[in-house]
Parts: sequence; C-alpha cells; structure tokens
Amino acid sequence: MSVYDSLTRSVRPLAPRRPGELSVYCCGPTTYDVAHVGHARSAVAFDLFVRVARSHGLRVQFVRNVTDVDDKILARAKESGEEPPALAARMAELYAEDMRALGCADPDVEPRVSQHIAQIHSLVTRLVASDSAYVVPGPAGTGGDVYFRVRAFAGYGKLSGRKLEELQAGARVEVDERKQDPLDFALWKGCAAAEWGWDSPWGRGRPGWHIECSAMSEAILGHGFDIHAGGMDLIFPHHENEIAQSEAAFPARAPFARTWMHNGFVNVDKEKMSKSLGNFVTLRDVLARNDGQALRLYLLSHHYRGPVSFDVDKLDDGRVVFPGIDEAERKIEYLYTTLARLDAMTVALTAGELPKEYAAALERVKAAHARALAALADDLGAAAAIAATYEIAGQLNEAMDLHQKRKADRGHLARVIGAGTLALREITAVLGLLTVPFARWARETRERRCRIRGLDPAAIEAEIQARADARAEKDFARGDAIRAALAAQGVELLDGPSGTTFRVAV
RNA sequence: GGCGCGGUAGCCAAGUGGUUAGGCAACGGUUUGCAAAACCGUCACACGUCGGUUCGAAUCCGAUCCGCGCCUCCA
Repeated sequence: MSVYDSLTRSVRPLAPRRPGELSVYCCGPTTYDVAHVGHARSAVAFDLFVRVARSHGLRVQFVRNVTDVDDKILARAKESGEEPPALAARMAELYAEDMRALGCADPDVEPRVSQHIAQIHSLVTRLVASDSAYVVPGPAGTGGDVYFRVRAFAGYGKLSGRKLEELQAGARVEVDERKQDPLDFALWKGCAAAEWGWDSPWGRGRPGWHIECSAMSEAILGHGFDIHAGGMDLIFPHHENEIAQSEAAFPARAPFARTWMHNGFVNVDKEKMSKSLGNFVTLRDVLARNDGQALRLYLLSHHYRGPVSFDVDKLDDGRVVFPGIDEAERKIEYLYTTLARLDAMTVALTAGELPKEYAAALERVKAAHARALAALADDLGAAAAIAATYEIAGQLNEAMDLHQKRKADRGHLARVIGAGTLALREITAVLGLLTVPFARWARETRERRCRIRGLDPAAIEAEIQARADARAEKDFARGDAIRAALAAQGVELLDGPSGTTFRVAV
C-alpha cells in the first residue's frame, strides 16, 4: 500500500523500518472540551489507515496521545471551579466514547502528558545542554522558561515548506521580550508555585505545547518511527517544531518520523470548522440525532486529504438536523438491510458451468471487490471503495431477488451471492463499517429514532394490531387510514410473510 | 505579501492522458390488496474560463476568474 507523505509531498509506498511492523503516532485531543466533527475526521481517517495496514498483514502499533496538560485546560477549569486534572480526565473519557461510537478502534497505547513529565524534563535538559535551547529565569517565586532556538536547527521549515525569512516577513509572530528570536518557541513555561504545574530543573512550570509529542513518541516508539499523523493545521507550527526538537536533540537518529500524514478540514459554510470561529458541531450533538456509523460513512465518502463540508439545517420548529448525515444513515440502513436479508436466507451452491448472465454478475462482484481493495491501498481511497460497496450490495440484492423468483437457478445464484457476501463483509470490515451487530444496531436505531420523534413503540404496535384486525375484516379503507396516520409520523409499516413490522424514518 | 488546496451533470462526490465511478433527488417501470423494501431504466457522451501540447485532455502545460486554508490556539 502507499500513502501521501507531507514531507516529500508525494504518494510513496509504505516502507516500514522493520518489515511486517508499523509504528504509528497520531496527535490526539487536548482535553479541555468535548470533541467536534473536526476531531472525528482525524480519528476516522487514521483509524481507516490502521485498518487498511492491518488488512495488509502489518502488525501495527497505534499510539494516540491525550494532551491533558495545557493552558486551555487550566483556563476552562478555572471557569468551572473543577480541578484541571479532573476536567482533563473527564473530557478524555468522553472523547474515547465518541470515537468508539464512530467505529474507531482504541489506540494500542494512549499516553498522557501528565505521565511523561520526567521524559519531557530529560529532553529539554538535553536541548539546553546542546545549546539548542536556552533558559530565561522567571520573576521571583515563579519558575523559569525554556525556549527552543529555532535558528540552531538547520532543517527548520522542511515539513511546512516555510523559510525563516518568510515567517518573519509575515510579521504576525507575537513579540515576546524574553525570546532571543521571535520565532523561538517554549519548551517549558514557568508558573507560580501555587499554580497547576510540576517542579523542574528550571523551577515550577508546565510543558510547552509541542514538546509532549516529541517526548512521548520517543518514549514509546523511539526515533525513526514509521508514521506521524494529525490534522493539516498541525503541520505548522506543531509538527515543524516537533521535528526541530527531536532532531536537534538526537541528530544522529534523524529522521524523527519517516512519513507524515495529514487529514483535511471539515468546513461549515465553506469555512473551517474550529473553536475560534465558533462554528463547530460537537459529536455529542451529532450522536444524539444520528448513528455514529453514519457520520463515519459520510466522512469516508470524501478523500481524507480534501475538504469535507458539514451541513447544518435549522427546521422551522427549531430542531437542528444534519442532512448529509441523515442521507448517510439511510445508506447504512441499506447495507444492514442487505446483510440481514442474506442472513435470513439459505443458499446451496451448485458446481459446474455458470450461465452467461450469472457469470457476468459474478464477474462484476469480483471486479468491484478488487477495485475497492486497490483503491484503499492507494492512499486510502475510501470513497471509491464505498462506491464499489454499493455496486456489490446492488448485485447481491438483485441476485437475492432472482433467487426468490427463479427456483431452477438457485444453485447458480448462490455462487454470486456467496462471492458478494464475502466481498461486502471484507470491505466493510476494512472500512470499519457495520461493526455493530445487526440486532443491536436495529434496536438502538429504533429507540433513537422513536425518541427523536417522540414516538412510543408500544402505541405503534397497538395501531398495527388495530390495522391487522381491520384487514382481517376486509376493511382496507380503515387499514390504509391507520397506515397513512402512522406514515405522517414517520412510521412505515412493512407487510411481510410473517406479519407486519415497522421502521421509523431518519 | 509568502506557501498551499479546490472548482466534475439538479445536489453530494471519486477518478486523473483513450474503455460504465458511486450515491441522493426527480421521473418511468417490475413487485405489492394498498404500501414499504429490493431491483431495472432515464436524467449522464459532466469536468470554472481562455489558449497550448497530443492521433486523442476532465486528466499534461500556460494564463485567467472564483472559493478556501496555513503563516496566530486549532483535528
């Protein structure tokens, strides 16, 4: 498989440092608030990457950190009166819940900054000793700061494609008297003795923003690990600074990371969804209304490096809906319905020559299967894989339709159905879709939709019984009136051979 | 100002030198007591604009118009 590398700006074959193994470090959340759709995009993109890599037989060690020490956490905790570590732990738990709801596997290792202060001290000390960083003493009673000397690292700017002169020409860098150069950035920030922090060789303080990822990735994966991943907004300055720190500290062990992967943004009204613009939608909001798998499918329907727009509609009654996610949820329902139909039927294969019509169908299924796997292997072409998935599902449903109609051809059709089932299950597994068992999905979906629409399932069942009674008396007009009344509430009645069931519309 | 990304049929969205992407909506069918689901067909010989290269360009090159991002906390 191959992936796009931000450092070389090209799609390159994956070449792990140790054959058969893949070490991945992904920048996780700063836990001062609940996650929004932008966080979901990053998590889903790299969960997909890990799934595809594993499907290629690689033993992946997936590390995603939690930044649980940060000024924003402190500020938010002060507002609410909560202790900063308690707030950070609470938000980390909510983040993990949200990501699981999106079908993301838990990371193999989830390091916390608060558990790696010693490693941070050691790295900063090393940088100071080699003159890559300098200490600025703080006021009385306050710890000192440590800054990284950007000009001491020759490769600065290689990831983001920036030159030092251009950065200065930008002239939007905050002027800080204590820095020797405006571009220097903090490795350690001093604080007052009473404030949230840790003692250090430079006095009381907290880590700077970028140092934690350098320290934790080194601690867990060592230098020269395979993949460093995160959102595109982290390229500069975060990842650029990580490279500078790590490679300045251990020049002999460069590169810090072999390949850099970055996901694109989620846009609302063509603008980036972000905290600062205030245009974000939290995952709590989305998951209250929609299936997490629907959001996952929606995100995967767009290439991970391009932009994704996230539409929000306000209905007349004030309710907020997400039309794109509703549509994706119907597609999830289609795929589940197809699988449920498969599970309910028994097929028996026949050997021998396949008639031309069925041979062609089998060929289409196999071609779509191969296309999906090839697309995923080529820089995570999930959208193309999903398109192939619909083709397979369509072929499967057609074959199942014919299986009911053409009894004599059942053995032939069983071969198409068998190949399609295998393909559908394999591709959706790699995509991380349909990971929830059908029965549980059906139950949870019905409960959620009833709750949203304010419906009582028991009352619906009573109406269904009333309609059955009417139909038994050949009073079709009354039966149809009941159907129409329920339909107006978003309840569709499904008449099947074993009675009537219902589904609630998205 | 510097660096970068994108403009594909009514809508969403892949692809990226020659052969059907896919979905949604709409419409017409098959099926159904009526429906739903499922399936078939149509919309679809689409690729911002103008030039150029080529036997052939949505795809490569140049110019240009729009939109967006990063350069400051950010996934």
